[in-house]
Amino acid sequence: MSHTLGIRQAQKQKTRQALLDAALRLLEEQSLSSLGLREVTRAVGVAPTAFYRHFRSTADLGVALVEEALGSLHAMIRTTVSPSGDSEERIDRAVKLIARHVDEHPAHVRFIARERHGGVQPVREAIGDQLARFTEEVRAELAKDPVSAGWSDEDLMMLAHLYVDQMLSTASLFLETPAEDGEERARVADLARRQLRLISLGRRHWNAE
Amino acid sequence: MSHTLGIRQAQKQKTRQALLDAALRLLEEQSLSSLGLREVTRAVGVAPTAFYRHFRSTADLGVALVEEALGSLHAMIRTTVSPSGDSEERIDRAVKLIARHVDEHPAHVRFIARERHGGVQPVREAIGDQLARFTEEVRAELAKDPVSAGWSDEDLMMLAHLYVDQMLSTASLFLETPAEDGEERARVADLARRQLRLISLGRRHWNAE
DNA sequence: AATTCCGGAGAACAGTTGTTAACTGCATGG
DNA sequence: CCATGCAGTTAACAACTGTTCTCCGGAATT
Repeated sequence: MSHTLGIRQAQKQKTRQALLDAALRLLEEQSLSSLGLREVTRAVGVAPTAFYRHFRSTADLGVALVEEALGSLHAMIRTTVSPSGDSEERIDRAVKLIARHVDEHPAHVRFIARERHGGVQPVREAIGDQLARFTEEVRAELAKDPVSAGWSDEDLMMLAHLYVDQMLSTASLFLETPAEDGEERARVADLARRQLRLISLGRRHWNAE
Repeated sequence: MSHTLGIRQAQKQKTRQALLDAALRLLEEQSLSSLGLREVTRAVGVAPTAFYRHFRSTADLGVALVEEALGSLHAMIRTTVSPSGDSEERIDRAVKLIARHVDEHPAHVRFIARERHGGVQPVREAIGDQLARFTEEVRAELAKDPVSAGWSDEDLMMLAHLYVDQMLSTASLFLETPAEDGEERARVADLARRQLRLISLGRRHWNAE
């Protein structure tokens, strides 16, 4: 069904992507609420008015960036939490996956961390929606896991929330640690593993007393 | 030693505080990196140039706001984590304390959550420093607690980090929930208590196997 | 081949920004 | 009581902002 879209729409999507890329780049050293439309178009090398052909405002562009940054992450999340293998190696796999993702998409991760509580309401809401979807997906995976089988929905959501928070916190820590400083990175990974281990421990004893 | 400071310095501190208050107010609907100096002085009713008598830039003002928002919080943190009373009532006390603090200083909490990963480096660093101090203080308290007595320093820091993250996450959730919606607030409090309970459970079994 | 559509350019708008300089009036210290 | 210090003012600057309207050229449609 992918009808090789005409050279017209192709060009449009190309400049649209250029705008998104330039914005993401500029957002590494400022927040969305201070990002100017002219600033973005200037970086792309296009007239200011061209911006309006793609986005109503910078807030609108921000929402599009949320999709780009989080939209494709669902599959990865699910495979991370899915119960396969020993607990210890699952933890190790999860931490490595987070580190890899941060290294491959640092600007995206920074954008989400920054705008999650940022000054632009529609963007905050878009991020909140996506994170809620993540949490729900983690909850669904946890329900399958024998360790947390038969838990109440409140308990499952509590645990899912804890895992998502942990993931974001760890990603943010990796982001703040330059990739060259292998020693510090190792310390962050170690911290994350210990925390996941403690949560996993609390999980196993949750209904045992 | 508090030599009732002259009517001159008193006036200065008064407008300085007015600038801080106005800025905090404006920052409820935007982030620091988009806060203009003229915007602040206009809100106070003072000439733009007067700003320079107090701060070098808005980033400088932001750092001052960090002190105001977090500087006085250390004592509270310590008493919250300190081991006194049953585990369950300690958890309840901590959650109530967070809720109360958010209700009394919502703008401060919002500011910290927003600028922790915000676009202004000096402010990010100031917040990071304060949070590191908090984490260290929590670690020191945990070392006294019989439940985590004899733990390694890495383990203690791991747990302290977990508690501080938890505290911030809960505060942010309270902030997003309007104070009138008692039902939703109760759900947030319930979630926070369950999470603390699970962490506490993992804590008790940490070195038991 | 003729016509419509539309992404982008260009120019102009009123309003905003940070920063500079030189000033005024009043509390302060000698 | 007089001279100094200094918080705050006024005026002006070049640079920047979002938004509107008009136009152009080439792809898409008929």
